[in-house]
Amino acid sequence: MPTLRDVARAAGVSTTTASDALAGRGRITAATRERIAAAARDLGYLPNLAARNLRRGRTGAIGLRVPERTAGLTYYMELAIGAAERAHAEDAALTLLPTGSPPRPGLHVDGVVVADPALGDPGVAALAAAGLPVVTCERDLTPGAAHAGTVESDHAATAVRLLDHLAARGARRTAVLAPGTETAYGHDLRAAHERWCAERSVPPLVRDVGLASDPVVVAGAVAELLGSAEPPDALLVVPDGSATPALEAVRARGLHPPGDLLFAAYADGPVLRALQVTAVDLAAREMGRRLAGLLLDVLAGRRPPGTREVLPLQLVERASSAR
Amino acid sequence: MPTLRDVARAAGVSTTTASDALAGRGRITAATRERIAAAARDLGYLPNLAARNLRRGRTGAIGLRVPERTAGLTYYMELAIGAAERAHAEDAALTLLPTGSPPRPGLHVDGVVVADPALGDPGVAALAAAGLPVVTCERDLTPGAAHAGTVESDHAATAVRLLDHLAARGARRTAVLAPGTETAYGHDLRAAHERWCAERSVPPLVRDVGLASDPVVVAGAVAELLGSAEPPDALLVVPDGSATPALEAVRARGLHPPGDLLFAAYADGPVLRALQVTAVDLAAREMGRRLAGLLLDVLAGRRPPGTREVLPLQLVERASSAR
DNA sequence: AAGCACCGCCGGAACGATCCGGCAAGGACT
DNA sequence: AGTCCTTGCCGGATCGTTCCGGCGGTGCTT
Repeated sequence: MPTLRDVARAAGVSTTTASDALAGRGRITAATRERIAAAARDLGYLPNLAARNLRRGRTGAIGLRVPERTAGLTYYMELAIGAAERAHAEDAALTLLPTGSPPRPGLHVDGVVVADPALGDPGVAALAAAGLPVVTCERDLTPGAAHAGTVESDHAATAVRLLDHLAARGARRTAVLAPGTETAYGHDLRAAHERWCAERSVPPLVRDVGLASDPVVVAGAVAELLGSAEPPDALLVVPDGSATPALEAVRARGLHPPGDLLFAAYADGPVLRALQVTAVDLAAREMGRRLAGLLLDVLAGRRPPGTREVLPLQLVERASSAR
Repeated sequence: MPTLRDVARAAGVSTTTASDALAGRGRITAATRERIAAAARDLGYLPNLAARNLRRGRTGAIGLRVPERTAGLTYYMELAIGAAERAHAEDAALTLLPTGSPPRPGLHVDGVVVADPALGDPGVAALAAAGLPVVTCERDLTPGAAHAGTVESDHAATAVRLLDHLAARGARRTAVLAPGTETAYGHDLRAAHERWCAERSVPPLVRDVGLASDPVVVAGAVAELLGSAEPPDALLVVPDGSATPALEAVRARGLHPPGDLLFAAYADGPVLRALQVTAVDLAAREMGRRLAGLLLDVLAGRRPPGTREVLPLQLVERASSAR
């Protein structure tokens, strides 16, 4: 493995100059810079990250913390892959943090990406208290929580677009199965829905089924809604993985979307694609890329702490809400 | 942050002795060893991994490569979490490798865990050619591939148990929707199924639907099977994510498991739990833990290269095959 | 012509752990 | 008493990078 000294020797300069040239620092003539770059290329030089990190006093890794209960969701896997991609582009490693339980004190990371922080999660507070820059996927609703950055999905606008879509297809009474408000995801969705209803003077029809949806609870909520005196003519099922049990429950009553009932879900995925259910593309990979990018930028001082970013989402219209 | 020198000073020994004591090396009296351990504890000493890795000539990270097409599967996320857990226990980081495309030459990892290597995957060969120890999840079927280790799920025995289970519930003619044979997963399952059928002098009824199952293909295969002259009385749908479209297709023909047809899937998950479908617990987290453990052991010379390990699987019987 | 600023480059000391080789003290043995 | 081995510990070089502080040289000002 060639080292920086080898590159410097090959280019006829000192290690300092080679280091500066490759990093774009210092004052160096274009010619010298080019000679060094060529030497590095020829030798196949790759910086030793351990040495760099030691010198810089960094670990060279960023952590990713996903909520334990829902860790298995495809969304987080895609998010993780995106974050890893972005981190690699800057020679940083992405470390999956053992979620659950407060993180051990000597965490070897320079900063942490926290996916969907729950309201008052002590683990997140511990990370921040340890002086680690924290970037969250969706806002941290915990009072007083001020993190290094946040990337939020545009749930409010998307929820409105989805409700509009259903209304345009003839829905007069849309029921929403939503996660709780302990997470910004659920909070924003509900708020948007309530505002939408208020603007139209329609009473909001919502059922709380939790973020990590229990299929039995979902099925129960659907059955209760459809069996009520004024049953809804459209169903929006938000929590990931709850579309299947909801659809089951709908069919169990002999109803078939989209004819008998408009049906839509939220977090898109292979299952919804297969079931031909209208949903929202949450752009998980892009979210991961942006999260890692934001954290890395804050760490490098390229962006100020406290930066917020909004990720637009895309509505995917399918047969379940086509009329 | 206290360093090793601080610990040594506090214990009244040299850094060498402190290092040796904490690592369990060298010749040191129990009393001294204890004094050093106490000092480290009191100061809250944590080794600087960058320094250690630099000195040892390691990167301190192991890579995880998941198949691009199926990267989103819950199975791999759980596997990744398990591997991360295990890696962290030894102060190693788990790095998600940008999958797809041949890995770039200067990969900063000491070894790689490859999940479900496809037959003849050039990326895997490239990793091995780069001199990186490779541990695979399921065998690499590529001819001549000899890796540092393998953890394989006991698909053969589990398939037999599943077929026996269906037969015991009255199935006389079980159809299997299986992934292709480019992966050990599909290969072993099919082989076990064929052997099982041969032993009972029953013609094997198999349809290839691919590993990353296209729902349309799955639905088509089910429709074709059920519409044939001799339709099956039990259905075993193997690829992850294909149970939903298969069940759709079954219901579309007016059939309802388990009464009209026994139904079972393979890779268990929230969806199958919700649908009450019999399946197999693939123990993804444990698989991840074992993979990382094996790689770390081989790297540390605790286990010889070429070690194989078998992970037992558990059948989860549910309503879809209860009679 | 002296003074000054700036340019282009370099020396060398860190960063913190590891580990090779060595060295004194004490015991065993001839 | 001399030789030799073992035990328990330590000195200091080393890994490869970064970055602070310097240093001669050139051109501009006064």
